[in-house]
Amino acid sequence: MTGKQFTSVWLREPRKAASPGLSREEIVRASIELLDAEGLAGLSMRKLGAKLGAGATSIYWYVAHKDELLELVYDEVWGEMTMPEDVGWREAASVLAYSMRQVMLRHPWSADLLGRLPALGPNAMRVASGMRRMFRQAGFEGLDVDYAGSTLTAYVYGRTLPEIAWNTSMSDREYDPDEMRKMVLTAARDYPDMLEGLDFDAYDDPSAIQAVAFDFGLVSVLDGLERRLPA
Amino acid sequence: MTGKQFTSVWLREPRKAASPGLSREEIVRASIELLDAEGLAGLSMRKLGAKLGAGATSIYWYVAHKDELLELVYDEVWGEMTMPEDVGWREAASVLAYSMRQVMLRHPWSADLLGRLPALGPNAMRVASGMRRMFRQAGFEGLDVDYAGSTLTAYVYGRTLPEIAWNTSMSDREYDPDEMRKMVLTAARDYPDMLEGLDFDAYDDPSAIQAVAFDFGLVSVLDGLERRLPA
DNA sequence: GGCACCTCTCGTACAGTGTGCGAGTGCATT
DNA sequence: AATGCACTCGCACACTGTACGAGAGGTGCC
Repeated sequence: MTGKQFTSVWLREPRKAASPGLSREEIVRASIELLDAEGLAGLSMRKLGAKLGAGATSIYWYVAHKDELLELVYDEVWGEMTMPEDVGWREAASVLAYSMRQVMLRHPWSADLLGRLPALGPNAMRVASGMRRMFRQAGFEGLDVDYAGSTLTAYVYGRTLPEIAWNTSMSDREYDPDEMRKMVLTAARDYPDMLEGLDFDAYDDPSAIQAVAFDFGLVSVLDGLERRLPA
Repeated sequence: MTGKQFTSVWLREPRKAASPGLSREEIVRASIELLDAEGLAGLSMRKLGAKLGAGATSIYWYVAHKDELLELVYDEVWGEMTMPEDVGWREAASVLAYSMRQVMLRHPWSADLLGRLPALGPNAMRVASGMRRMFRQAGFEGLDVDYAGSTLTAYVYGRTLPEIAWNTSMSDREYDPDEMRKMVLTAARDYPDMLEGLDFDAYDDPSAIQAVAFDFGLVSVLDGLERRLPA
């Protein structure tokens, strides 16, 4: 996971291809199934090999190390994102942001990859490239095109990541709003500012609140970007 | 790392205290030294024990598992952040955002913790509480106070996290702007939109560009939040 | 003094991890 | 028939977090 030096699967030629047994596609597909079912910690080379009816180390013929495999599945995640064309930039940016969030929530393990691995795969490039086109069409110029793009994705990462962490930490225990309220009160007991104006009803439907919070921030970010447009 | 059920060091009473040998403080201090020197992957209970002149498993008297230890060091990170008082909210928010970024860059391993672990420690509470006060003083009301806060931190996380990932992946090889330009050209060869208006000089001083990008987004986010204020 | 108890340390062991190495298999080409 | 390539995989290594239980040292009570 922690990179030793800068390389990427996407910067070197893949194996010759035309193999009878395993294949990258098959390996990636099985990995994603395992990841969706058991999370990032549940993906081990041995388990993956077993799922494929192969030895663990056979995978290393197709992939240099686990990190490369993760880069491959990572790009599949990008492949699920919607980058709309032929609509106004605000609309396009909104749709993209919502779709990023949906994809991340659908594949919680992707939160551990997003922003950590180099995003140089074809799907990531498609999205990044569409986003650049979108912001250029909006009127941004020069480096601002990239600044705007990274501002948008930064917000979506940063907002969705804790949401996912929270979901996963909750998923194995049934959620009890009352217990939660009690917990918050305990944690905040010495911090009056944390309680002032706190809406306790919010804990009844946390995912609804999360959605509203996401939208609030997204609108703010888009408004802020709009102000940066050259007159 | 992946939580089984929702608990936190901060929600249970610590050990009685008054111990002759080790102590939580000492353990946390040594952990941070190890983390700063070798990163998250470099922190193992055995290494930590060795550094403390103790057995690896002795640590488990003070801490239930490694995750609890991480929660403790995590809160120390929050302790390094500056939450200014008695200044206008925009100024306060800027200072806080910059200080979050600085702290993260100073402790790159914190990027793997931020947003993943529950932030219920005293230092995290101090910052969160100050931030709520700040946004309430700015004029936000009700849930908007929290929405504004999480928008700001989301941006800072999301922006700084990839920056850190990039730094760490670069740190072990000397950075060569020319090689980098070549790499980008290779990765983007089939995506004309990625090259259009690309500023190749940017690769000469990447950290300067990162700082400018951070500021661009921060100003945008603050502008956007300002527009959400009730008239 | 003797005994019980509590606090704290730590060696050992277990079940797992990623992956380097080298032997082995089967097919295609010469 | 022989050579070589594409591919598989068992084994081994060094490492991880941590459960368990034995033991050490101190304190308080009878």
